[in-house]
Amino acid sequence: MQVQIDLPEEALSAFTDGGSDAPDRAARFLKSIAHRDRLKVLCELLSGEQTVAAIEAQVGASQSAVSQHLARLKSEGIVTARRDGRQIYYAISDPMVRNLIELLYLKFCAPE
Amino acid sequence: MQVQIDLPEEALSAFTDGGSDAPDRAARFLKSIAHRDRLKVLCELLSGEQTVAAIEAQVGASQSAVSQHLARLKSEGIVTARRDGRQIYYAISDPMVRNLIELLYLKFCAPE
DNA sequence: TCCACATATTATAAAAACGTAATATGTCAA
DNA sequence: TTGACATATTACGTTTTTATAATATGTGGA
Repeated sequence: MQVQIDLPEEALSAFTDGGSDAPDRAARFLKSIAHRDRLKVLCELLSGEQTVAAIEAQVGASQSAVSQHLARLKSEGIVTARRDGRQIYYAISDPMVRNLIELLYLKFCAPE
Repeated sequence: MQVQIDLPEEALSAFTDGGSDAPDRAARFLKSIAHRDRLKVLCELLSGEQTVAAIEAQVGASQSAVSQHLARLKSEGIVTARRDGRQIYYAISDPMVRNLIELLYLKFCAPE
C-alpha cells in the first residue's frame, strides 16, 4: 500500500494565484463529496456500477435522500447514470475520485 | 508526475460497514478543507510554516475570517500553531493533507 | 390502458456554515 | 504601566445544506 505523488514547484501557488477560479472549483468538488452518505455512495460504487436500490440498501438512507445525493454527484460530474429498463445504474465517472476515496481510506479506515 | 495507490479488497467496504464512524469522521475532515479560503490557506502552507499575517495577505480575506479558518483547521488536527513572540506560525500537521492538495492540483490546476 | 415498480423532483422547515463587526487576549517595547 | 501590534473570540444576521414528506415521471407487464 503506497501513495506517491511528485509535483512541480509551481503547484505550490496554484491555489493562491489571485485570478484563478481553481480554489472555487476545488472547494465545490470537495463539498460534493464531504457528506457522510455521499462518501458511502462513492465507496459503494468503487466496486462497480450499482442500481439506486442497491445503493440505498448499503447506505441506509431514504429513497429520496439517496436520489438527491446521486443527483448532486452527477451534476458535479463525479458519477454517471445509465438506464436499463426500470432501473438506473450509477458509476464513478472520475478516476480521481477513486484516488481520493483511497486516500481517505488510508487515513480513516486503515487498521494502523 | 504520478499518482499510484494500492489498496486491499476490504477497503471497498470500509465506509459502508454499518457500525463504523469512519464516514462521519472522513466527512468532517473533508468539510474542514472544502472551502475556497481554507484551501488557499493550506496551499500556502505547503511551502512551510507561515505567520497569520502572511497567510492573510496571500488569501486576501479579513483578519477575523482567516483566524477563524485557522482555528477550524487546528481543531480538526489539520494544522498546528506555534507562537514566537507576537506572531503565531501555522503549519500543516497532517502529511495526508499534502497528498490531498496535490491530488486537487492535478485535477484543477494542471496545465493539461 | 392501467397498475406497480424504480427513481426523480419539489417544497419546506431545521440545522450548519459563513462573513462581518466588535471586542478581547497576549506580547513586546518605551 | 501604557500603548501598539498580532491574533483570537464572540455575537449575529445571512446564506447554504440537509432531512423529510409529498408528489411526479418513466418503464414494463397484465
